[in-house]
Parts: sequence; C-alpha cells; structure tokens
Amino acid sequence: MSRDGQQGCYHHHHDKMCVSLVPIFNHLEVEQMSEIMKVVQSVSYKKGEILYHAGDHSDSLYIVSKGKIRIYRLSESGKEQLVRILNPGDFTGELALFQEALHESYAEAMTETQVCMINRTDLQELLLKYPTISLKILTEFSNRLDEAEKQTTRFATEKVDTRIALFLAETLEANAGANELELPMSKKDLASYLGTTPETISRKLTEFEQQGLIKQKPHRRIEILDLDGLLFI
Amino acid sequence: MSRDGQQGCYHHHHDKMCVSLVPIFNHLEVEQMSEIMKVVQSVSYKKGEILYHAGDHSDSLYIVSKGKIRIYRLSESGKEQLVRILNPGDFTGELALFQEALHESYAEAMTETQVCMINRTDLQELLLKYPTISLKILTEFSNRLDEAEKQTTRFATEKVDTRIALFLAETLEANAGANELELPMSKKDLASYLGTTPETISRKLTEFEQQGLIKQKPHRRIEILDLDGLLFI
DNA sequence: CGACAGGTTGACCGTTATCAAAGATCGTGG
DNA sequence: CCACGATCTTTGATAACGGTCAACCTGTCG
Repeated sequence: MSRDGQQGCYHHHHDKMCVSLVPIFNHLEVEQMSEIMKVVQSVSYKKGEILYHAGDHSDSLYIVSKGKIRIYRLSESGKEQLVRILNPGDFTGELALFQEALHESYAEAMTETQVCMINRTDLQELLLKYPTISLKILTEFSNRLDEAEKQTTRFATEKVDTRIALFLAETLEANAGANELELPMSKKDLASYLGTTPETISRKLTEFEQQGLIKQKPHRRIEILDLDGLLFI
Repeated sequence: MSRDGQQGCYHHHHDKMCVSLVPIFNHLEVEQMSEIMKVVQSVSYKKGEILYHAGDHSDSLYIVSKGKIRIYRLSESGKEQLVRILNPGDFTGELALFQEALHESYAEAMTETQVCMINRTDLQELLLKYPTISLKILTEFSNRLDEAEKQTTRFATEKVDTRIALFLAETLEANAGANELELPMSKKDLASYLGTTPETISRKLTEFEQQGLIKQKPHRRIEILDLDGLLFI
C-alpha cells in the first residue's frame, strides 16, 4: 500500500471551525457539537500532497475547512479524469467509509489545505447516536448520486460542444444573476473533467466567441453574451 | 405533473417476501420486520407501465419484489440513456426521497413487475428508530456512487471498444467462473447504456469475434474465448 | 529574466455516428 | 400453432466530430 506524499501535518487541538462549517452537522445542538469536536482531528496538507490514493484503505471522513482538493480517478487504461474539486465545507472519503473497501479515487491538495478528519468507528457511533446526521448524509449522497448520473448521461448522449456549454451555464448559475464567470479550474483540468482535451476546449471556446455567444477575458474570466444561444447548440 | 401510464394495481395486503428480500432490511429482528410490514404496500405494474416520470414528486421508496425495471434519463438535448436495470431486491426512488425534490429519471416496468413501496414519512420514522438501516442504505449509496463515478470516468476516458469489453468482463464476473454470459438486455438498450449506437455494438462484437476473442451464440449468449485479450484492447 | 507549465493553432487521421436497406427475431392474435 | 407485423439487428457507405502530434505563444513564478 503506497503512502508516498501522504505526510499531512497533524494538529492535535480540535478545530471548532471546520465542524460548524459542514452542512451535515450544523443542525445539531451545542452539546452534540462539542461531542463531535472530541473525535475530530485537524490536519494540514501542502500544495500537491496526496490525502489518499486509489487502493488505500478508507478509514476517515475528510471535511475541508480551508483550501481546495482535486478528486480524480484513473481509468482501466490509465487515463486520468478529474471527478470534482472540493471547497471548504465539502467532504470526501465517504465512499468506502461505510464498509471495508478501498478508495477508488485520488485526493490531492491543490493549495495549502486544512481538513478535519473523523475516523470510521467514531463516525459510526455518532450516526447511531444521532440518527438525524444520517439523514443529512443520505440527503447529500442522493444529491451527489443524481449529479453523478446526470453527468454520466451527458457523457453518453451529448457531444463536447454541448458539455462545455452546459458547464458554462451551470458555472454562471452559481454566480446567481451575473453574466460573467470565472472558470474554477485550469483549462487542462476542465478538459479532464469534461472528458476531452485542452486543444478541443480551446477551439470550442474560440468558436463560441466567433459566434458571438461568449467573450473570453483574462484570468479565466468569460462573459456570457447569449446564454440561450449557448444552450441551443 | 404528468401521470399517464402510472396505473399500478395496489394490493392492500402486506407482502412479507419483498421486505425480507432487501439487503437493507435483512439484518433486522423479527419484531422490527413486522413493524416494517405495516408500512409497506405491494403494487403491481404491467409491462411498459411507468412507475415515475422525471418531474414527478418523489415520495416513496420502491423495492422490486418481482420483475425488471428500466431506469433511464433524458439528456438536455432529449436523448435517452439507460441508467440501470433493477432486479428483485434492488430499490429505487431514493434520490429525491430525503428531500423535497423531483425525480430526474424515468422508471418503466420491463415485464410484469411487483414492487413494495414505503412512503417518505414512514421511511424516515423507521430510519430514526432503527439507525442501523441508515447505515445499510449509506453503504448501498456509497457503492452506487462509486459505480456511477466509475462509469463517468469510463465515458470520459475510454473508447467504445473498451467500454464494451469492460461490460462483457463484468457481466461474466457476475456469473462467477463461467466462460459464457447472457446479455442482460437488448443490444439497443446496451447501446443506450454504453453511450453508443446499436450499429456500433453490432460491429464491435463482430470484430471481437473475428479476432477470436468471443463467440456469439443465439439468445444473447456470448462465449468469452480470451478474456485477457479482450481487456488489453 | 529565464524556465516551465499552460494555452493556442494547424494539419491530419482514426473512430464512431448517421442514414439507408435488408435480414432476423419476438410476441401476438387469428 | 402458425403467420404476420413490429421491433431489433446487421451490413454498407459516408461524413463529421474530435483526438493526436507538433510547433509556437503566453503568462506566471521563482
């Protein structure tokens, strides 16, 4: 089992911030919160460090309190795909957390990152003691499952054009109301996320621009000129 | 909200079989089981009937006790993708079950089908009362999430060749040990599931056969002659 | 200021979708 | 139980979509 790069720095004080950040806990009472604090551990990672590898045993839930984490997978033929990027408040490690299983993905700190960890046995005790937490996690899971299936359907049925356009539309939606967005990752990563190549991303965005649908600006910013046009491609 | 085709036949007796079938319940005591029976309702659907549409409110968990159910999605551009097929013991309806949300997929009975339903409020009460059920469902969800992400990664990184080969390999694996498998669906559906066309499936299987990797037989049966060769495409 | 990763552009070609038509299979009703 | 129609499947010809390789450009950071 390879652990190279996994050299996170453990802080043995209990970080209140990260717990209260997380949607799955923030409905709880103060006393319950402090019980959770007791089993939470704060860990820091430097840019590029790996939190876990595919093949590692999963034994903790990781909750991001600061920084960004890249979650990616390697396909059977060895190609990398970016699955998602975690921001503060997001969590990961859950996939194999409820059973004896191995991670199937990789988690890498994209910047200086701080996470809160809860190990499996502690988490399971919490879940049995406070069943409402399970309901929260179930809700989160069902959302993510829906997202994952929606994404799969897009790959199965839409061409690159449309996948890029939908990505732009959804990124814009997150900035409620604005007509300009900032790509949340490099075009290289975006290509990996959308199952295409940086060259194609570059070309398609140029096409969109020539059709008057968008305007590319410095610093990964893109102004959407014709959202409807973009979505009817 | 369209409900055409949703004309399932309700049986008001409580079907013991379907509950004990389900992995998420089968660890419980007899008394707990009988408590679950009380809130379960058995419903039958004829071939082609729709259990729910995308856009319907989700308010029940559906557990298959007899038959087969096709779960499919429509993409933004209106193309259909087969997401999975449910067999007895599988469940669905969970995606929007833990929140006020709408179904994003369609569920259609492929044959004469019987399902057990538990409505949202009853299920939530059960989960709060017996937290171990939540853990079971969480385990199931995390598996399915892993599957969905693996599938997405395949679409993003592998070509049709490989996706078909991997599908054959996994279907074979399900028949532990055998060197012959039966496709669990029509090639048309398989194409939809794998994000390709029936024509391409047909051609690729012929190629595999010409390369001596497989042998196609009647009744959707395929003999795998060279599994390793298939996986190194 | 230089190096290096990221990004762009062009030329080319492989893969796979599409359209069309013929052939096989399945389920149904006579 | 057979015949018919509907649907699924196969095969061929064609073209578009997008990946790959190579070269060059750009910006960012030590």
